[in-house]
Amino acid sequence: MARTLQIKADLSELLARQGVRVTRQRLEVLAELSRERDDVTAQVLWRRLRERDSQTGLATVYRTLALLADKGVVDTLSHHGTELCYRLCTESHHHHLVCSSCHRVVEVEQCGLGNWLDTVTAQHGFVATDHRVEITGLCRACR
Amino acid sequence: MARTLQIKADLSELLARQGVRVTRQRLEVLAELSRERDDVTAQVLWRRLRERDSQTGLATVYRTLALLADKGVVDTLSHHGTELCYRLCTESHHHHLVCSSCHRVVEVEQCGLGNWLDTVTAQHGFVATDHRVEITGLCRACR
DNA sequence: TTTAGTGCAAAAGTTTTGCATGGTC
DNA sequence: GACCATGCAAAACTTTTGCACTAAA
Repeated sequence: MARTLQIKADLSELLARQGVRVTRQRLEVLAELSRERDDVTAQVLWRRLRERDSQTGLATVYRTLALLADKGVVDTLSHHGTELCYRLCTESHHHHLVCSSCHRVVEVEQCGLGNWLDTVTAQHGFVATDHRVEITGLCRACR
Repeated sequence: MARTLQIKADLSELLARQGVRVTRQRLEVLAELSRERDDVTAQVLWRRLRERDSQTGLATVYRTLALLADKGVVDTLSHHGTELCYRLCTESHHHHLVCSSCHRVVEVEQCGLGNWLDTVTAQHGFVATDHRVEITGLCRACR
């Protein structure tokens, strides 16, 4: 209870920090994302909200996720085929380990690219602005 | 001319090697992919084919790309938002350097993950089956 | 009070599917 | 000849948009 209020305050602050308005709908989307262990599509997230009797519309879910992705508050992944998946992430640089069987997603804080990244981009005349590593495999439970 | 025939023979062989039937439509999709410097969506590829007066249907393009992706003959990328992009790739392990301005895609043959990959997956109890690195930046021409 | 955000329903766009027909092996 | 592949059109989905209304700052 006290904890729920605490989380809500955190999420409000998170939104405020991005310079956008704090609305019930955005808080609901964030709260739902923070409950998800793994990644979800906009459609799935919306269904979860409905199950909780939220009145938030699907269009708002799309708009909110796009906004949050733009601000860097959520990450987008797209491992399984065509639809985009969203996930609330830690703010620091990190990468993902994805289980191909259960879709469990683990964040990895370290980044092993370092020198290689510099070498390779320089070789091709690129200036890297971002990079992502997605490692697919089987988690302990699924092997 | 002789070169065109040569390419066609190569592509036929490529299909045969996958154990699937060699059809006009599949050859056209492969030929179009081999002409693309960068990546394309199913929709774009189909439009290109139409411009060449191909009769190949959109559904066939989707079915063919899915088949080729499944066989590992093409790679799928999904950098810009929602739709999947396809690209004919070299068969060896490689990664991509993508220009965020012009969408130019450069394949990088070396892979700098090596030890880090092993360490990180072991740490989390995963067995890695695959991984992809996508480096985004600006190419020489776009800076 | 001003302006950004939302809901709804419609539109746009993408991908998949069923089924009769045609082509490869 | 057997069976896989295709075309077409319909269906199923996903995502975006216009606009009147609501709520945050």
